[in-house]
Amino acid sequence: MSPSRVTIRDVAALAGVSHQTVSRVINNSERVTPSTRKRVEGAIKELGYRPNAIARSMAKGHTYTLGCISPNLTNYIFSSMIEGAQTEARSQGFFILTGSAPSIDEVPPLLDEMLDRRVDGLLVLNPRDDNRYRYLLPLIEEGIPVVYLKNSPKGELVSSVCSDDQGGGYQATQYLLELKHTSIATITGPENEECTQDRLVGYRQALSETGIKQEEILIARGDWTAESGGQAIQQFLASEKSFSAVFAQNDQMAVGAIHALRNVGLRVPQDVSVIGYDDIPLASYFDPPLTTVRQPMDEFGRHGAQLLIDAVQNPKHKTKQVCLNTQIIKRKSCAPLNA
Amino acid sequence: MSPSRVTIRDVAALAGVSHQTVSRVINNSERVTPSTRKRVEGAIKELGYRPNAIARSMAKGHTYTLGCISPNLTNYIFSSMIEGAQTEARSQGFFILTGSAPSIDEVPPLLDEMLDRRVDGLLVLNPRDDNRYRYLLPLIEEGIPVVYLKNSPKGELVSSVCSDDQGGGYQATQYLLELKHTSIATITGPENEECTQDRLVGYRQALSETGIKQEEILIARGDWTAESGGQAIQQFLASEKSFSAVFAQNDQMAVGAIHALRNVGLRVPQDVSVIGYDDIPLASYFDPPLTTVRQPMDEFGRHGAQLLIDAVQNPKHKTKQVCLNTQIIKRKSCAPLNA
DNA sequence: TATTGTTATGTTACCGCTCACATGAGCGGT
DNA sequence: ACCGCTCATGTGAGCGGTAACATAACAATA
Repeated sequence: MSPSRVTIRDVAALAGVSHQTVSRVINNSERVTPSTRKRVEGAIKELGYRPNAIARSMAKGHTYTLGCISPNLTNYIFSSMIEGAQTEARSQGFFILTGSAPSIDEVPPLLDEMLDRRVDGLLVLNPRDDNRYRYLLPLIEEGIPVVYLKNSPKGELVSSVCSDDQGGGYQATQYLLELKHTSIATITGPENEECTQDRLVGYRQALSETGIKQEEILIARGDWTAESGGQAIQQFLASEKSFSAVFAQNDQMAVGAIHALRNVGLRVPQDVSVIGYDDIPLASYFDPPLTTVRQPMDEFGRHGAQLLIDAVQNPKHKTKQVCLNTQIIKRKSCAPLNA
Repeated sequence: MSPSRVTIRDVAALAGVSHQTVSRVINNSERVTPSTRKRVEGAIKELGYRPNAIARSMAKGHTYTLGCISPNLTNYIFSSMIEGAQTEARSQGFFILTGSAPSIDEVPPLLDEMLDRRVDGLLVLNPRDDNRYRYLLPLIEEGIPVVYLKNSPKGELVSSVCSDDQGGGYQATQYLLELKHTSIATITGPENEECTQDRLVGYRQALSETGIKQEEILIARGDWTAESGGQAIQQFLASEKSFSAVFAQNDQMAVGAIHALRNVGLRVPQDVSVIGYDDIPLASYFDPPLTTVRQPMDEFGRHGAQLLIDAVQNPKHKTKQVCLNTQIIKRKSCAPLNA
């Protein structure tokens, strides 16, 4: 706490006013004469006074700090949400305390540490299942606002921002169908993630609308990594069922799938079309450039922070579920059947 | 501040002791009888008491919070440093307040906000030039510890963690030379970044040690983006000078370079070898899998946090410069000349 | 038994700010 | 000239901890 040991009272003494008047000046209260304001501002500058946010938090009872719990900080989908949230929060005078909890066991301690620090609200990225939700329930009851990012809870207890996963899954599959593919495999994320299920619903919906029989053997579960995408392909190949297109629920798995396909001599997109999900930064630099479904990650973060701040500042705020649209980005990894 | 309005004094009242005794219990002071400790702990549990870190900060004069200033949060090299720093910090009871400042003008306000919050120390990622350093100088004089990550300052005023960029540049170039390339182009980062210069020095050193004449025309400046890597290739191609290998100072530019090379019908690595830098997550999934120089990003973060915390806790701590080694990761984007 | 030391616990002030309320000056209406 | 109003400014308490010192109880020593 070295910087600026000078306090509001030092400023007051120099300006010849009470500490309260200084407080009014730094808080832009209108109840101050222009002349005294000038004087106080002069003293502030002269002493290099810097308001102490800790003391303010102490007195006001809230910290203008938001906690953000994320599985990790490095994955693009999370980091861009965090970046968006941070930007939005900061523009409104809030800061974000980030913490990563790779496994679900690490959530409670992280949560405790954040609560000890009296965060005003909590941003939870990708709540993976009801367990995570369970930890948060007591908080919600205590009245500390929580916003979910990228998944929405079953009930309406918390606000959330997510994208239309079902729509995205539908969009991807539909595109493949337009290209005349009829045998479409899909690689999902882990079972306990909501978006996995939703995208799968979209996939199924598109197939059944087109009257195509769904082959369960062409559905493989991955874990979002490129490796798991490759393994899924091997699984498909091992089954007797042939396929001409693959919808991977994220870009990493799509890339892994393409890699595995190549390894067995199949060309993408000539032999097999592959579509991903997310639109990660270098998506257009893979070979072939990846066709994918884009989610507006940073907007997730922005909206989420906004929602959370609203809730913090207005206790009787009602929870709200925001759903953002996805957009298909056509590049070169998908082609018409038998092109 | 909703969670737990119960204070140390409420606990004291219930346990029939003074608030100070409660304080002793939560701080694990040995000066407490086992029996009263039990009683106090019971009261804590019963009331659901949660220590207020804000009040503690207020009283103790430091916050156990570190500020982290980064150009952005999404780029892998930064996010992994942050993740590493966060993990290390948290294991020592510290939290990190992250802020992104894409342009240098955004540094001062961000810095101010962090100082208002009385961060105990500052982690600065990739300080880009002396301007950034200038903003920090007053703090350093005021005694608030600063650690640089990924670049080291000219003087010895602050601690820093960086990797051996000169060595990395040398390593990359040397590898290309071993493959019998003699005409090696290089794509650098922006001029005002220290690592750019250092890697270039390593490049030049390797060339001159082998007695190869350096062609200035084969040095292009990029801005770390894939696009700029592609532009650099066009620039090389436009010059009359031929080349059989390219050393790009990061993976994005390497990928962009490969893309551009392909577009003019050149094969990688058969016609041109390309080596990158960083080893980003999907490096092995590009086509061809990218040969690159790995930097241990998360260790940067870990060491940096460690260094900073040491400095915070020990004011007479001497600044230290840590330099981590790079490692060449051989994949398929480089091949012997005329292979 | 008186004296000193040790140890557990209590008391009080203070960290730097904001809040609620008190005060007093200035001014118009009667 | 008196009252009452408004508005700028001041006063004191309190947010929830910690630090420094005070105190009381008991054991050890002379």
